[in-house]
Amino acid sequence: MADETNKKNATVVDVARLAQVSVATVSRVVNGNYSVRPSTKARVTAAIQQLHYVPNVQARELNLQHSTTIGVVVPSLYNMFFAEVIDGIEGAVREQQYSLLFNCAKNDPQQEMDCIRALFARNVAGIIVISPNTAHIHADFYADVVKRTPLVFINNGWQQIPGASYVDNDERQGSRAALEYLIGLGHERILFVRGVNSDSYTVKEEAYRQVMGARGWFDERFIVNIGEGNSVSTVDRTHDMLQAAVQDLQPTAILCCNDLMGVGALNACQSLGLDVPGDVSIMGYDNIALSRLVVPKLTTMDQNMQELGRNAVQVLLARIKGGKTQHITLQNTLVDRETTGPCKGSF
Amino acid sequence: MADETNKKNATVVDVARLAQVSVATVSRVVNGNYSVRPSTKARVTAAIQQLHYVPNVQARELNLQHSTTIGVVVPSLYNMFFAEVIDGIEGAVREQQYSLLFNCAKNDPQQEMDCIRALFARNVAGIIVISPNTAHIHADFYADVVKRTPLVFINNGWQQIPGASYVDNDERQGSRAALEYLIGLGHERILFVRGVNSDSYTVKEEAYRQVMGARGWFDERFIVNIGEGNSVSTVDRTHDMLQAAVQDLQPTAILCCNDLMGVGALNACQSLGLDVPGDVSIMGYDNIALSRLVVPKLTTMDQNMQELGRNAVQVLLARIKGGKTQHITLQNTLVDRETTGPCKGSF
DNA sequence: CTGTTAGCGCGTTCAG
DNA sequence: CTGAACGCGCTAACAG
Repeated sequence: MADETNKKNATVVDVARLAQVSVATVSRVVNGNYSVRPSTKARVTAAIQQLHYVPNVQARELNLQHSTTIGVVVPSLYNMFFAEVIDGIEGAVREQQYSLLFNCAKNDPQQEMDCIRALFARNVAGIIVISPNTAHIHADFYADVVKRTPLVFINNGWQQIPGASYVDNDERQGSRAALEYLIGLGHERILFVRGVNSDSYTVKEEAYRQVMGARGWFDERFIVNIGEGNSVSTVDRTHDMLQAAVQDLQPTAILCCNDLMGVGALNACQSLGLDVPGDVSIMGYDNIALSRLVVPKLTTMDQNMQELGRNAVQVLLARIKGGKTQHITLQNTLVDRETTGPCKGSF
Repeated sequence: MADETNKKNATVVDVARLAQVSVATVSRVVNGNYSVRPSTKARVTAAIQQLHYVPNVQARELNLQHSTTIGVVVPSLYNMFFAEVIDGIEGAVREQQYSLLFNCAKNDPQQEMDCIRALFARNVAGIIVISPNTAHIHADFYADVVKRTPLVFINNGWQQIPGASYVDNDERQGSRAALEYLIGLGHERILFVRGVNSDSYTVKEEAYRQVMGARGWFDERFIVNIGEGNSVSTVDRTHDMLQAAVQDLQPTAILCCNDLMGVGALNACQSLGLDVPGDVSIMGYDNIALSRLVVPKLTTMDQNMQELGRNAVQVLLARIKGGKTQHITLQNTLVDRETTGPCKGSF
C-alpha cells in the first residue's frame, strides 16, 4: 500500500533507513553470511519486501572484484547448430547463477574481435567462443585475450592457443565411424561432400582419404566441395552441384560434412528420381533439428550440441575458480534413421 | 616490451600514474568530452596503450546511474523464428553500443519470471520479451516490471499491459491475405491447421472463419488442431494427423499457422502420394529458413523477424531515453514459392 | 587546461 | 550482535 511510486530503485540505504538499522545489517541479512538477531532480521526483511529491494549486482561485483557474467561469441544464428549449443550454454550458466552476455560475429573476423573487446569492457569473468575464425585472426589476438580472462573455444580445430581451454568433438573418429558404417552396409562408391572455410571439413576429408585409401577405393573425383557450408543457401548449392556429380559418378552412398549438405544431397537424389535409401544412402553430420524434419529422416552423426555447451561452461567456471585449462573431446555417435540402407549393387 | 604480467587489469589510477597526470585527465581523454592539451593527451594515450587499459563499463554505469545493457527473454531456441528475431535484436543493439543479456525461458512461465528478475538485479536499461507466456503469468507481474524498467513485447497478442511497448505483426490481415490468395487460385476446400498455447493461432482462426464464412464455405471440420506448435515434434505430429484429415476431407489447399506445420503438411501429402502443388496447395506462415530448405519450397507469409527485432530495439531505446511507449504493427507479406498453384478441381 | 574530491551501491574490515 | 568507515573504478563538479 505504501507503494513508493519513486522511479529510482531502492538501495541498501533506503532499506536500512526504513528498518532503522545500518547498511551493514541489511547486507548481512541479504547475504545471510553473518548472524543477525531474528527480530531485526524480520524488520529488514519486511523493509526489503515493502521497497521491492533488489541488490545491485553491478555494485556488488565492483566491490567484490569478481564478476558473475560470462560472455559468449557465436559466428551466426542461421545454422541451428549454434542455436543448440547456445541453448546448452544458457542452461548451464543459469544453473550456476551466472548471466550470459550474448554476441554474434556475423561470420566476420573483425566483428569477432570487436565482440571480444566489448566483453572485456563489460568485465566478464570468462568468455566462450564457438567455432572461432582463428584462420583469419592474428594468433596474437587470442593469446592476449587469454592473459586477461579465461577463455574456452568450442569446436576450434585450427590452432591451439596456450592458456585457452577447448571443448571439441572427435570429428576424425566420427567420420571414420560413419564410413565404416556405410562400408558395413556394402557401399564402396561413397561420395564425400565438404565445404570451405572450416577446419572441420579438412579433418573429415583426411579421415575419408585414409579409410577409403586403405581399401584401395579412393578416387579424387569423389570429393565434392560445395563452397560456403554454413548458410541457408548451402542446401540449394549442394542440391545443384550434386545432381551432376551423382549422375557422373554413380555413387551408392554419400557422406556429407554437415546436415545442411545432407539435406541438399537428399533433395538432389529426389530430383533425379532416385530412391533414398533404396538406390543411394545418404549421411549427414551434426544431428541438428532439421535432420529430423525431412522425409525420409536423415541418418547422421550426433555432435551433441547441448553437451558441447554444458561442458564449455563447466570448463570455463573451473578455470575462473582457479583451476587449470582443459581440453575435452567428445565422441560423435551415429544416429541411424531412414536415409541409409544396404547397398544393392550398381543401379 | 614493458609488458606488465600483472593479473589485475589496469585502472584509471594506473594510467594516471604512468602518464603523470590526474585520473580526471585520463577520464577526459578516454571520453573526449573536454579539451586536453595535445601533449598530455599523447602521454595518456601512450600509457593506455602500454597498459592495455580498457575502461570498466560497470563502474562507469554505476557512477553515471544509467545502464547500457538490455535484457532479452526468449521462450525457446528450437524454433528458428526466435533465432532470427534475436539476430535482428543483436545487430541493432550492437549498433547502438549497447550489450545484450540473453535469457531463455524454456517455455516455462516460472522460468520466464526468474529471467526477468535476474535481469533486474543486473540493472538493465530495458527488457525485450519475445512471445511472452502472458496467459500463464499473473497480470500483476508484468505490470510491476513496467514500473521498474522499460519493457517491449514482441508478438504478444494476449493482453495489453499499460506502460509496455509492443511490436507485432498484423497476423489477422496476413491470414486474410493468405486466404484471398488461395481463393484467387480457385481453391474453396481449404484446410486450416493450428496449434495450442498461443494467441496467434486464435487470431488466425478468426480470420479464417470470417473469410470462409463470408463466402458460405465455412466447415468446422476443416479446422485441425495439432497441439503444441513450436517444437521439433510439431512437424511429425502434423504429418501424422494430416494424413487422415486430407483423406477424409479432400481439401485442395492447406493453410498452416506456421512453417513447422507447413512442412508437416507437405510431408503428409507426399506420404499420401499427392502432388504438391498439383493436387493440393500448401501455405506456411513465418518464412523461417526451413521453408526454403524443403522441396518443393514452401509458399509462406513473411513475418520479417529481423525487422521485428530491430524495431523492438528502436522502440525500447526511445523509451529508455525518455520517450513514450509505442505500439508498432508490421504487415506480413506473401512469399510465393513452389507449394501453391491453381486449383484443378477435385482429385 | 588540469587536479582534487565526492559519491554511484555494495560488502567487509574493525570497533564497539 | 551491530554500526561506522573504507574502497571497488569511474565521472562530474568545483577549484585552481
